[in-house]
Amino acid sequence: MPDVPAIDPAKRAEAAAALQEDHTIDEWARRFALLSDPNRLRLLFCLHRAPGIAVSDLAAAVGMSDTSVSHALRLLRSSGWVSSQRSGRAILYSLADDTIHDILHRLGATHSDESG
Amino acid sequence: MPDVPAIDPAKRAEAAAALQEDHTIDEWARRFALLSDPNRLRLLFCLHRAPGIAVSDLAAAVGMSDTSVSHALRLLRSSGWVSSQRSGRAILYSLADDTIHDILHRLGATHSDESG
DNA sequence: ACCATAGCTGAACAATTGTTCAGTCGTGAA
DNA sequence: TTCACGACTGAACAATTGTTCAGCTATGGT
Repeated sequence: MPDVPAIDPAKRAEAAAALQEDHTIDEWARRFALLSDPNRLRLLFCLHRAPGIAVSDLAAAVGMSDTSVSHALRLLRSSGWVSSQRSGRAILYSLADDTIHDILHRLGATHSDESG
Repeated sequence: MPDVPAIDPAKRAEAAAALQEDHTIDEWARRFALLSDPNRLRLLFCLHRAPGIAVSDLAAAVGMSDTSVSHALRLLRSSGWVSSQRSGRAILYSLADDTIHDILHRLGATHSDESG
């Protein structure tokens, strides 16, 4: 593929070198994709701050239909981001991924005052 | 909308409180959307490590067509993430957003050894 | 057994998106 | 001016995705 002469061979080499961690990049792209939907991101924030919350309470908090929340949670569950646990008729969800927990924490701290 | 009785009123309130920073959440969702495409993320990594790189070199480095790179760069430019500058017939791109610079730096450090 | 509640599921649908194709603009060299 | 090259643009297309709708499962109460 590098048949075409490079405009700046050094830059091209540097750029290529930046992609050694290719698999990691794909992994992060998948993560970002899951974070890219506003409603889903809202759900994650809720799970971050109110772990062990029921689907219907989640739906009420973010203003989504319970069906939509259910679909979103299925996605998050299949990615291992959340865990579920029955409590009577309700099913309580919590954040189960440390990386995401950390990201949400940083994001939440962005607009607040913190000295670190 | 909160006509339906909450399963756990306290949790529901906590969840709702987590969404005070609503606009910030939308903003981040938009950011994450731009980071969610593997190829675009690769491009950003290249721009991060090899600023002032030409489109064709960028395309060669990530294995994309120059057209596709052009489209991606237009998106990033319209979001203010990259800046461009002519040099002869080539157009050199660089990362122009500090937040993204920081994110890419953290991501790049994830798999490497670092003591901080 | 019966019903109401809480949540799940699959199909259908509209909307968004990344890529390719074909053509265009601008720059540099002959 | 003419040509080649690097990059941009718009339309078309396929693929993905978030939501809604209708119906289902499972639990708890009567």
